[in-house]
Amino acid sequence: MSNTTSESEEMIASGDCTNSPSDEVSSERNMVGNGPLKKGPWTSTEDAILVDYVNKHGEGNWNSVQKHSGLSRCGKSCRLRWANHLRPDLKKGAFTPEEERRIVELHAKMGNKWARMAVELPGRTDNEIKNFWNTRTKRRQRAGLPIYPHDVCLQTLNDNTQGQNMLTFDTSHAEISPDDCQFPAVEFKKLELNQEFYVPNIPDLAGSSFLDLPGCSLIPNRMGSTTCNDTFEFPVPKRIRRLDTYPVFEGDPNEYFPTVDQSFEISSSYDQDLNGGDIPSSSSCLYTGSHAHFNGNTSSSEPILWAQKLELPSLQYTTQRGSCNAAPSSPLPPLESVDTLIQQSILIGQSKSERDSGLLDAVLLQSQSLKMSESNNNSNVSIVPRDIPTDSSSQPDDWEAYGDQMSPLGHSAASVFSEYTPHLSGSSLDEHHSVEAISVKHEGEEFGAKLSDREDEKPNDLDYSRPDLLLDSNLLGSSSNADYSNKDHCVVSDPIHAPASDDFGCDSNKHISGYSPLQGLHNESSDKWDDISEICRGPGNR
DNA sequence: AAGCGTGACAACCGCCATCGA
DNA sequence: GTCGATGGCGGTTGTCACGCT
Repeated sequence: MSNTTSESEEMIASGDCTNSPSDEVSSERNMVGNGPLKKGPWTSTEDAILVDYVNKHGEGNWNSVQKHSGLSRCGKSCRLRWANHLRPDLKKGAFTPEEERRIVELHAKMGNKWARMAVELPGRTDNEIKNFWNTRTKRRQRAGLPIYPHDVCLQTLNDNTQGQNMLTFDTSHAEISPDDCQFPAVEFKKLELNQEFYVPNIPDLAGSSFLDLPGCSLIPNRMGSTTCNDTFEFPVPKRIRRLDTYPVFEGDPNEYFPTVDQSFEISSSYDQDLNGGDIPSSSSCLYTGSHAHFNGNTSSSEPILWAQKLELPSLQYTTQRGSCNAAPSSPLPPLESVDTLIQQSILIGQSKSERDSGLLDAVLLQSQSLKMSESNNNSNVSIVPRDIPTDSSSQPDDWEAYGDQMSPLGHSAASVFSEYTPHLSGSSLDEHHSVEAISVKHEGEEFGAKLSDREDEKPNDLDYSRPDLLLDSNLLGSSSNADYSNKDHCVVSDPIHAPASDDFGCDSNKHISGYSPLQGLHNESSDKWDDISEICRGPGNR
């Protein structure tokens, strides 16, 4: 669309492109000349003037266009018009399927870095790509499809294994070989969790938060028949280390955290759907004990497509103790609620740049966000993860470096979610008590005392009951200092599962089926949890 | 035919980084 | 070191066309 026009143009009174509407006057008569700067659609006359100017003077010095050509447009407007419409090397027309796929791939890697993506797509502008992506995202959201097709996730993750900021997990620690893993398997190196499964986030992470992000699973996901054997090294965003404080769980963890047995019963209909079968009944497709079960929100105003469920982390769902098997009639909150919760979780405490991240980044950032939200809900208590400096400013470079374009994952952790989620009021967490099951403000002493003892020993100890923290720090190979790579290792077999077929007709033969991640973990891989416990012990206790 | 929803696109807005005086 | 100019970038909004009810 050339979008040139000859009428109803708006002018702005000064040379600033960002004048308020009150400064604007409508006057086609001032289309060119030295009058007030014009806004609105460009006319063919203006285009001709601009093209002529650029041909004579070249690009740049856009603010001089008005002076030299008499065009009543601000420099920024001229630059934009030239870059997006008048450049001779622009490719016109709709995106080809190849281009579309490339955009998806690039977005998975870069996040909302439209300009960088445009570089990869000659003849296309960042604006085009951005519009395409936004439209596509909206469309897929409406259709309940995942943003990232399964194979794109796979490719992205595989590509990222060649990238930088990679956290390598210990490949020598191979009780579970990739071949052994019909499910993506994470080996938590040297975890020692003395309490049995006081790992409240695992259900969340495995059940939805990570698994629901196509290609993003940090948790051993042994849900059955997926045949993904791909192994990748999980990239560790340095920014993940910019963590502040975290709540201490106080009291008897049994009061808060369901055991695995309780938490992960899942019916076989789960895989039916994931393998392309019927959408399961609401009761059958839930992790028993997941927050989705516990939220007590029995109103689901919209049909929950399974694909949507897969993309919507459940970590924010309210949990109510003792209702592990409850509420088949109300499996999920309305999508809006879920979106809201997700968004808030992501946005809490995040800077703008932090809200831009890539696919995998989303996973790690989500973990961070979860902690932050917990922290917000538990302002009276805190625990500082081991090895994570309390002074976030102590590592600005690393953090910012990761946020920089050099990250293989780029930005937009939140974009993965936010693309599905409207902006929200800040009420969601409070309303839904999203992670309270984890971060309940109980006054019990026992568990907290145990942790406190350790904290006395090591002020920066991780919260051992927090696997997400572990993932953020020790588990992901961080040390107390800047080198976050190549310390500890852990094999992460392909965490990917595709919730649904994608735009490109990908074969979804890797879809999840089977049973709960933790169920499998618990029943079949208890040794892996022994490893987890070792991580929990922390460096000083190994 | 009117109203509405949606997609596609263009343009604007605000923020930020860079550069030179 | 400060400040203004400039340009880049990402998010958002506005507009139009089209299809459906």
